[in-house]
Amino acid sequence: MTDIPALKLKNQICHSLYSATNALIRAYRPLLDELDLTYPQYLVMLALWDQDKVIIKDLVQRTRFDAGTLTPILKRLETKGLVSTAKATGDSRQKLVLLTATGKQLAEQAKQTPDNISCQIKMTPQDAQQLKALAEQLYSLIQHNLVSERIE
Amino acid sequence: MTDIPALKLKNQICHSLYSATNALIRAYRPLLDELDLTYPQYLVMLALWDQDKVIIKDLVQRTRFDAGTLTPILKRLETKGLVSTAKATGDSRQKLVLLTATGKQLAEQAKQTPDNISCQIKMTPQDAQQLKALAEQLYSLIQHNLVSERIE
DNA sequence: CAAAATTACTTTGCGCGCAAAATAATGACA
DNA sequence: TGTCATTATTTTGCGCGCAAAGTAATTTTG
Repeated sequence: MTDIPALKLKNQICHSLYSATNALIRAYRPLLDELDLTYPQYLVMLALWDQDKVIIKDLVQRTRFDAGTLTPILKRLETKGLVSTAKATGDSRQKLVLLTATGKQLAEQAKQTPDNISCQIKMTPQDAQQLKALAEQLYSLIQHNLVSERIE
Repeated sequence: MTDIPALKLKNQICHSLYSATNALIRAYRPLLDELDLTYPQYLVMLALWDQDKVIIKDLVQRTRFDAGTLTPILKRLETKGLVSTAKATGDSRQKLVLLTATGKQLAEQAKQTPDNISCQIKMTPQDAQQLKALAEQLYSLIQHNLVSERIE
């Protein structure tokens, strides 16, 4: 129909990236089902296993999630008993997020998840690292853009 | 907290891919707002500009969207007057998706979108192509896996 | 020090993304 | 030919993703 190469779906990086990301989330699902976590919940737990007792703003930065997305995710993690919250001493607008004992224990069960995924998806470590590096580069370029636009 | 390198958020390809994809969608938003399209709607329109008068199954394959996702997207595109539908001659379970005149005209307005995006995001064409190739590879590996699992 | 601006977080609303179930038409096969 | 399985599409339900608006506490400023 349209013979404008720039508009061809097959030429769109965004479509490749979008479908690959969604496929990867689907691939994680059976593994995360065993942990009773969704994919975004898993990413938040990874951030908390790195470091907990942190304010939401910190989690927003590290997970790169929107604050409005994070609030309900944390609420669900709290309902599952993986996380608890407390008011920060000092600035009482801030809210501390803590792992419960159960939440900490879950790290043991989750330990094998990354290996299990990479066993299933037979991408070479080199390709995987390059993909990660290029995705990071894209993320940085876009973030940088947004920041510099905001300054103007 | 956890000192299992495999569980560190910074080591997760999935997190880089996930945040890069979401950032890219955000970068598209102001451009797509001018077309009154969401990002998934834009991908569907790209597929239809390639070829319309196609059954939904065909669109599912080409867009890589879930059928349950596609149905409401098509309904919204129809409400906007970009798309119409008709029963396929022969197999009357099938539904044909067609572009309206308005839908075809929108391609003209959309023509500049890919260039506008790549102007904003200053990734080299080489890096961009490599990112696309690796994302395609990842998608294929996962799809292949799912198919072979289903056969067992 | 009080008004104004900023910051941290939550809420609301809408559009996906997808598993699972429902609906309806077609094909297979005994 | 009638049952049974398969296929094409829609519906339902839940969890994001995020813009925009709301709330409450803190900081800035005149």
